[in-house]
Amino acid sequence: MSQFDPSLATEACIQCPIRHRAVCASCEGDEIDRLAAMKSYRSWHAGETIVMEGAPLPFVGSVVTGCATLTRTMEDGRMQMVGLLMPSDFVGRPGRAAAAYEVVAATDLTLCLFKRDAFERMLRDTPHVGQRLLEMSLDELDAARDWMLVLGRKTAREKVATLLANILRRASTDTHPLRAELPLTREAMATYLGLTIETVSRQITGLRKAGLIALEGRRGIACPDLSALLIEAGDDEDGRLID
Amino acid sequence: MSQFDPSLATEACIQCPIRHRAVCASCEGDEIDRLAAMKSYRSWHAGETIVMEGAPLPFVGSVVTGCATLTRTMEDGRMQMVGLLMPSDFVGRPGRAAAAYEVVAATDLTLCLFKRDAFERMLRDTPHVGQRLLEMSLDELDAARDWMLVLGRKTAREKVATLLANILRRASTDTHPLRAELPLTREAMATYLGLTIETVSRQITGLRKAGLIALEGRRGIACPDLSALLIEAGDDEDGRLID
DNA sequence: CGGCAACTTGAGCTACTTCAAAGGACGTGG
DNA sequence: CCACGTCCTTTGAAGTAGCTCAAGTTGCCG
Repeated sequence: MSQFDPSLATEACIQCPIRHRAVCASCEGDEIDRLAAMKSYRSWHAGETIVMEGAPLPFVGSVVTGCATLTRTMEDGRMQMVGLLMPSDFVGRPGRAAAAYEVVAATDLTLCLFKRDAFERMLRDTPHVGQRLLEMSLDELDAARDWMLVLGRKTAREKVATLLANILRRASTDTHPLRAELPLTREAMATYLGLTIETVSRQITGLRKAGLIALEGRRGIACPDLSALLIEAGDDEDGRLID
Repeated sequence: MSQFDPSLATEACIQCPIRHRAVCASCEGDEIDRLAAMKSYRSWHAGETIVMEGAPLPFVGSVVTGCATLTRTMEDGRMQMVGLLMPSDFVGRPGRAAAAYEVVAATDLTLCLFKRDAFERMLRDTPHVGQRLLEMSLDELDAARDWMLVLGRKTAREKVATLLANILRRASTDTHPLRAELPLTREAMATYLGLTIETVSRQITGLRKAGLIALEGRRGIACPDLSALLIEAGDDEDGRLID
């Protein structure tokens, strides 16, 4: 995972890799200057917990590089991942002092942080941050609902194929065959898919034996034919695009 | 289900039952007048489809009375409900011309509608509608994520208990024992819970035989002890309240 | 090269589904 | 007001996908 050098982005965020996709995307001039003045960067190593479920969260922010997971845990220890945060995704909730979910760095991770109260003031004063955040929240809501279909109705094989296809789609830059480094362990995948680790492993093996994917070391994955994998996932050929 | 008489609410929304919870909640003076001038009411009977998945949706709006469901369907017919809309909940997405989900009236239903383009102009011009919509969307996102835990990790019995407890909590006005009319058929419950209709039926029977609920006719349900039902649901005593 | 965590594989079990049929609530028309 | 038909719901019996428990195996770091 390529680490991000904060010094590159300090000058009004010019060099920032998520400048045009994150919550700051539609800010210009005064607005971006104000955000730049109040931001700070912080990094975590893979596996580190960023906040525990229910713990106070005095900041909000954006994923700059790396990947984080949101999980909820039941009293008896059963866990469900409820979100997978990739670069440009937003962390935290304005107006709420405590984290609703445990946030863990799945890979090495850098966040661009804002103090919550300062960010909330920004939301009140300027329109663009709030508008962008609304747009992003609605996208997250759609993604969460799409995932409800995966959890509620798909078979184990379809679930695993869905996840791998999503990761391949997001990670790839038009290389053939499609390749990616999985940001998740088998355990994290199981937590995301509502399965056990053994079932995830068996399904990955099954997909490999069917020639739908190839494994490269422990974390590498390649896919010779993404549309074949998507069919295995029970999706329409190439997902649906609504707008 | 008590029908709503639109004439009661036409005067600047004074009589509107969702005036202080819906997307208009934080509007006053000019803003509420402007919304009132552009609103219109429309009703559907239980079972009627409001929009099909992917169909154009030229309006957005709020549930005034009744209950609607959001569902996604796979090509082979498997369905998953992804949202249950109750009074004050918002329907539609600004900035999107097509419905991402099928919307169906679960009970007789009245919506307070705004043309999408006019509503989007309102979002741009005035801060309060957007701020309220952001707040509501974040609540919906939390609810969707909570439901992911239900779908991914709970047993059939826990799922059914969770749903019934939610309905009882929302529908009740501090009567003991707690009573409610189920707004959903067994089939709709199964679609919501990621189960089959038979499993839902068996679990309801099981809860009844355990004395956790009592059935009254086909749709009526009573609960002598909500906290016992919540324990059956695998939840903390009374759900979690974060703020 | 040794040690450890992550992953895979196997065998048996169980919760939920599937398929099938019977039982009730509710509305309609006689 | 009762008979009838329909749809929703319940119940039963058998099948199976995914879980649990228990060993192995592999990649990777020091």
